[in-house]
Amino acid sequence: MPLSQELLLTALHQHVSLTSEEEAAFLAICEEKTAKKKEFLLRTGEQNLYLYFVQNGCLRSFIIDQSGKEVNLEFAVERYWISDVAFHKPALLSIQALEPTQYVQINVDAFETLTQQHPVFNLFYRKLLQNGYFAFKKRMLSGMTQTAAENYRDFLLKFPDLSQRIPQYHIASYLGITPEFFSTIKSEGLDLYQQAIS
Amino acid sequence: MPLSQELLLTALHQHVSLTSEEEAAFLAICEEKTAKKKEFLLRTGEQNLYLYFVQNGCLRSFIIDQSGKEVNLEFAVERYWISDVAFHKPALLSIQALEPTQYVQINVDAFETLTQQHPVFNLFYRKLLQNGYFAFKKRMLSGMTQTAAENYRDFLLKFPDLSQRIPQYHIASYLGITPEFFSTIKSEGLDLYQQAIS
DNA sequence: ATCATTTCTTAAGGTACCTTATTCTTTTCG
DNA sequence: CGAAAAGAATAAGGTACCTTAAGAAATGAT
Repeated sequence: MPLSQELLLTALHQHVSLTSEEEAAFLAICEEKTAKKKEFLLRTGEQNLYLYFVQNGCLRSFIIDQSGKEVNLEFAVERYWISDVAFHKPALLSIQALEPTQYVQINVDAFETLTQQHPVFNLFYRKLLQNGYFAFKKRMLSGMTQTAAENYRDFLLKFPDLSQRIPQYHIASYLGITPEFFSTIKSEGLDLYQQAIS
Repeated sequence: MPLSQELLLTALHQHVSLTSEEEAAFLAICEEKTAKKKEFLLRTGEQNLYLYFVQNGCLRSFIIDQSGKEVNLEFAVERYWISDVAFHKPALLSIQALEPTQYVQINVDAFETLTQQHPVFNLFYRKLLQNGYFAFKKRMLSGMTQTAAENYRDFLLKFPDLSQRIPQYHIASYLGITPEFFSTIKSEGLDLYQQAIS
């Protein structure tokens, strides 16, 4: 079995236990793909038909606000799942590669069929949704009650090396601040990260 | 059939089509309850075992941040579902009645059994989760890109009469601002709501 | 290597929102 | 009804973050 599939199965087993038959059925609907840097996997308004799993590289999901600015909602690095929320509808989000990225795409209709044959995947998907939802609620709370420097510290803990891999204005956008202000809190608050990792 | 069950079935049919047998099986696991004003349905840290549906009245979910302040995440009025995200775990959120409230509680284990007998409820639950997740992503974006007055306008559109029913500091908390600042934007920006409803 | 482009930094002035405090108004409940 | 408690308004001074602008540094294409 290729290494990339090992990574995917490990991610599955974090949520549910599977028989080898179920594993095989799941792998059968997975399509391995690669994206170049800046390539789009999905654009706002397109039909959204896939769930994505990152094997290496980095994807982002973002949206364009009413003033025309891009706002990053999520980053997905190795072992992360990412997708728009609803399927078979015009997508709310765009999904784009920030690095050359290997990923797996799973067609939702194929997945739906899979759940009918192997109901355990209902549980899997539910857990995936719940985890994402949970993380979002916590981030929303953090955004409401913490300062940008504290949110950046949280970001560094969640994505330890990502700040070295992608342009900083993408991180600023994720944090909900301007690149300029992000630059100043970085120069002022290097000690915050030291606290965070100690 | 009592009126309160009609409301619940209508809410179900928004997401999935059901046979009368499935309807009956669903109603069989619903428990109708009432809560007095200020009564807690769930407190942070308790085992979370229920999904709630509001028939009338108003519930809120909130969390206490590191400085000890309550932060409102969601309101649930008539026809709204509300719950903590994960089950069988210590709850992240507290859920409390802001008015005398009639609601239905659904035990997640009973629901799990129901899904095994009637797989259509997997779809129902998934849609419920997706809708909540979707709404949250949009609210998070709004919180990042809009001013508090604009967020308040959105609130008024989503909950037209709620601002007359609950203390304003709860709305301020939901919007992520202080009651004092909420008071000033209200006195300054009455025109915003006029725009919104016109 | 070199030039063009993208990204990052710094700084000044401005705005949205916060904190604290006081007074006024409304609700609750004996 | 009247007293106590809860909620709302207003104002002054402060902070976090934004906007604009310009220059410096890093990256990428030829």
